[in-house]
Amino acid sequence: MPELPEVETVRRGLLPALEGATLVEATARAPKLRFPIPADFSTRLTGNRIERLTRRSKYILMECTDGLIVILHLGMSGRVTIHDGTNAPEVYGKHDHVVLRTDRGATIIYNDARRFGLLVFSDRDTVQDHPLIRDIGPEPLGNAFNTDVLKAGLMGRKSSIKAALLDQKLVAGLGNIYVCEALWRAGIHPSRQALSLSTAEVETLTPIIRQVLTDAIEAGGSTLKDYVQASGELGYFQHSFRAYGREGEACLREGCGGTVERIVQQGRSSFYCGTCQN
DNA sequence: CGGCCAACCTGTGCGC
DNA sequence: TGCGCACAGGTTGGCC
Repeated sequence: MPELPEVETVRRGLLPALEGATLVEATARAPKLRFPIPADFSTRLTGNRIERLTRRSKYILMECTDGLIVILHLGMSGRVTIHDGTNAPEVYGKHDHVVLRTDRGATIIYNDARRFGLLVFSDRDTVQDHPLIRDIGPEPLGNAFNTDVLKAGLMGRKSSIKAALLDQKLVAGLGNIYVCEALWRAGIHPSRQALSLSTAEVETLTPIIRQVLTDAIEAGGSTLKDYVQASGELGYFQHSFRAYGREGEACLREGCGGTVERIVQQGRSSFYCGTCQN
């Protein structure tokens, strides 16, 4: 479910509760998500202080005082809720898999019905070489992502542009929704062969990818409440998509008049306008 | 190696 | 109300 903007919104929502806080409890209520939860999960984290909360692609990294780094991924259905001392649930939900409590009185719950998410340990000296992290491409909002890099990444690719942009080695953090949205904004058909994009099209697409993600992060940020006072679910926000999920509806591009269509590529839905995306 | 699909899981919504 | 099916925003192992 969550792509880069949702993960970033979760991270920002957790910041006031977790950064600089010491964990007074860490409980794994399920033996495994996508991978087994470390056997020493509780002992390694209890009493540990979270120095920094960062993000790499769709991964949230909790960097602890002793060098431990907790790598968290939300998979398709991972959800994070944050509660203050007054409203922490008395009964856990069926899929509440991980519970953290801080010395500031906050309770953080990770819930993941499908368990495609993951929580594993790494450490500050080797996290860059961690198998989950090391092959990820440039952050789309960072300087390392630009027209030249994207152009080079698409060069020689016989797959569709849709598949190419979903490849986390090419660029980090894009998922099904934001690839559809970026291609719609750029007026590029998702079935186009990646290698067929002209330099001009790549120059159009590159800033659009950044803008689509930036807009979504902004939309997410506006939903973040003051979680010192309130509590709730982080990272899921009402966001109006221009193409995604709009099969059969009118294209929203000014003056287009086309209709949004759905096709399946590599087993995943692509939404696009048959008229203005070529 | 590139590209594609099935598999990992559970929940939800829809047609009958 | 129940049943069966399609589908869901991610990732990867295995196969051609």
